[in-house]
Amino acid sequence: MTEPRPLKIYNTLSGKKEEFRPITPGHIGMYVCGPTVYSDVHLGNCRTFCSFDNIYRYLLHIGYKVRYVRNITDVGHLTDDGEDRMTKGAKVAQLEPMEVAQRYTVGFHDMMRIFNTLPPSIEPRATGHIIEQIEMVQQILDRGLAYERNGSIYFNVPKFAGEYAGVYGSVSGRILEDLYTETRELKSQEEKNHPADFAIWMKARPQDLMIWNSPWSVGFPGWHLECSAMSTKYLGKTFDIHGGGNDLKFPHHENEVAQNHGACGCHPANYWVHTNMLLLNGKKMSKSDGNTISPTELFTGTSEHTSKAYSPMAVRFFMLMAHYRSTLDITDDGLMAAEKGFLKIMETNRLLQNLVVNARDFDGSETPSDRAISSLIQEAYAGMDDDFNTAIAIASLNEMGSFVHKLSNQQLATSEVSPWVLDRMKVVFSTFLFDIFGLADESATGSDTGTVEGLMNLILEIRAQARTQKDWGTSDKIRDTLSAVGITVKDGKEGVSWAKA
RNA sequence: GGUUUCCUGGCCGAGUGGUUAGGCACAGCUCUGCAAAAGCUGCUACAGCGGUUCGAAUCCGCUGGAAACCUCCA
Repeated sequence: MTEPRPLKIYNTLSGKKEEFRPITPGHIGMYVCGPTVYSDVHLGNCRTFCSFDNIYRYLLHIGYKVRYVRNITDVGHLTDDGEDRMTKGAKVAQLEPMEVAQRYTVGFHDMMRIFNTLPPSIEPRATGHIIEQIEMVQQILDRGLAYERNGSIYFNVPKFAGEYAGVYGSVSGRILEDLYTETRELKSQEEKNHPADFAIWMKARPQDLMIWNSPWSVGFPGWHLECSAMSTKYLGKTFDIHGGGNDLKFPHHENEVAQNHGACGCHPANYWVHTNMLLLNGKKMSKSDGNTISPTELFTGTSEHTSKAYSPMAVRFFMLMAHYRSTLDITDDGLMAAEKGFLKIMETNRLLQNLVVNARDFDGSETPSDRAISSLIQEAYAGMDDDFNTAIAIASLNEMGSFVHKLSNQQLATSEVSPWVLDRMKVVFSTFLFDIFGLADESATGSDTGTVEGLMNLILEIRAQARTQKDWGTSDKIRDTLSAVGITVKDGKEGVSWAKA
């Protein structure tokens, strides 16, 4: 990388888009809050991780060396009733908590692979970093920002807010004074001095299964602490980007910032990036109230919310059509439109990669089409540079697609596009589709591709013969039968091609 | 109750002061044996009311509607 690209990122801390400046030129440290592995990963998680996958891929593409850390939460994340999620899952399935963690970690990885996301550079587990968490609790205690109550350690939020003016609330916009009146129905919070205080170490209760020794009690770390400890361990006290879902802003991220400050006196991340929620029926997807659809249901078409099955890449394309900071409502119509758009843009890419122009046709001057295509390429990059706007980039590719089809149909003379512009467009198109958007050509998957290819060639050859003999009955029967099994026959000037519908 | 966000054409969804986003659907045309595919053309909207401005979907205010967070959730 020679020149750093002018990249703008929306920073939750400032509430606006900022010019991105890495701490170390050419390098980026990025931490994203991963899943709690107590049940099957849900679609909302998938959107968040697909969004950060696109951010990760784009940063890599423009030349950064990125260390991408995404944790696995396997302890300390309590339910409403104060029960550890892992323990609860273990009781339900009659398993060891770590069996539960393993089962759903594997499931999560499988799903991430299905969505074609790149694995993070490091994927630390909370249970693998108990020592680091205990050390951080000690650091916070040493700085006088936490207190012990019956073997549990609580972070002293009012004291912290007093010592570091303007820090508490910088992520969520929450005002400490309001938390007195806002917090309703305190549950087992009688040990706390202030309702905003939170546990960084919890003494085990008889029902707790995942417990460790510590200087204060046998217990387990507070949920927020793992991210503070692990981000510090792998990315340093202050790193570039911290991400997660919108709903983690408060209390999780707010408390994370407080803990890091409490431990080291510095801010953990320069840029906080939050993705927005996936909606179903206009409301946030939520397992607890049944307003949800699982990735698997989406892929198999077994949900009452959709009329048919949608492929993983069609779903990913659907997500790409919206900006990561906007809510995205899952609807059957929206998915259908995305699926068609996805199939079309993949087909456009196939046509583009096969286009050939003869260099001898050119005198080296720039044609109007050259200029238009070059400016569309610029727009695609400008979109990504402006807070990773994939919707803008897709719009630009679609407009390039119009040139591709015209060239392919010979509705635009090949002499109208210079070879070097065509080559550039080929590279840009496939780079965006595969390297940046993380899409994959699903029609090309499968080990029987060669067989299908051979069969199709035979069938279409027979049809071509029938057509030259004006045997429309045979010709149409082939076309209609193929159509019935989901294969579209495309008659073009150059010959016949086909695609799975 | 507190805090915050959003309301864009038939549908999805970009866009934050002046220029056609894009996709899907639909209509017409071209191509075709007929279709499909593809191309071209058309459909040009910004919840309502008021204000600021030469000019607002974009800024401000009010009204209406929806959602999120405050409590586990990406």
